Amino acid sequence: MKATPAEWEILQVLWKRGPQTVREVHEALGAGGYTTTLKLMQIMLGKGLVVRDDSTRAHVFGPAMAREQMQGSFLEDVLRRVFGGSAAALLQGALNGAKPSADELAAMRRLLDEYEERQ
Amino acid sequence: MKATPAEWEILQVLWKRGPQTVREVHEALGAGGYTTTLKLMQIMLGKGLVVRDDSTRAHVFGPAMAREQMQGSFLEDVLRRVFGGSAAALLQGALNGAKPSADELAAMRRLLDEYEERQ
DNA sequence: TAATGTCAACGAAGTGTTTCGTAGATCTGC
DNA sequence: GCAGATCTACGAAACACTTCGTTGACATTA
Repeated sequence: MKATPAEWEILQVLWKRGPQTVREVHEALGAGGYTTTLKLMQIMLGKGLVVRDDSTRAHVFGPAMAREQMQGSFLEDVLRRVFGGSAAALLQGALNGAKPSADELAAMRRLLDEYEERQ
Repeated sequence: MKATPAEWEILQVLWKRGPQTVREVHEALGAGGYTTTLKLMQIMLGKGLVVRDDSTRAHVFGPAMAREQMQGSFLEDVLRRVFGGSAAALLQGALNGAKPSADELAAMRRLLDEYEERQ
């Protein structure tokens, strides 16, 4: 299932901080009204993007899928649609858009090394 | 200005093949009706995503911005929303999603080198 | 000139996304 | 128990996106 932009921001919070109530997520986002966040999370529950524990009054929501899995299928779409399938073009864009630090750059080189070994 | 998914596919065609008529773009896409493509391109003209030469009967459309520039600002959004600002997480997803060849991998290393030099 | 084909323009319908107001249930402190 | 606070649920409104039917202008050909 595909997440919308606002839904991605909620998933960010859940991945980073673990299962949360609507209020906690809402405060982490720091924007919009409470019921807006609630409505989004209800829709996400219907889509299967999150799971819910409703055994307490304040229901607790958690991500339904692993971060890597969702980001991976998101990038499949983006690669084709926006970058014509070129991972190099995407990397170029990421460098322009993210301006990574030297540390991050080193981590990225390591990823390339690891990927090469796996081939 | 931000492009929608269908608009990105049109921009792909224009970047790859240069300025085109609506019919040429429509046939390159190979999907949907002609008027759908036309309408999209009219909207894109309004948004400033494409430029138009209407001196001939079949108007000729070209991209308004460089590919790198548009993809870069797209990734600014995606990095924050979907990847929490981590370019390394994005690269990891891209490697999994695109499975680049050895040649592409070498090109990606070159991009990292060039970026580092510019810093 | 008349028939046929191609084109841009426009509007509208259908769907998806985001936001928020309101209602009703449940809890807490007095 | 009652008042106030907090919660879920629901529906509606506003906007964006995609698709396509129709119209009128223009060109081609017979």
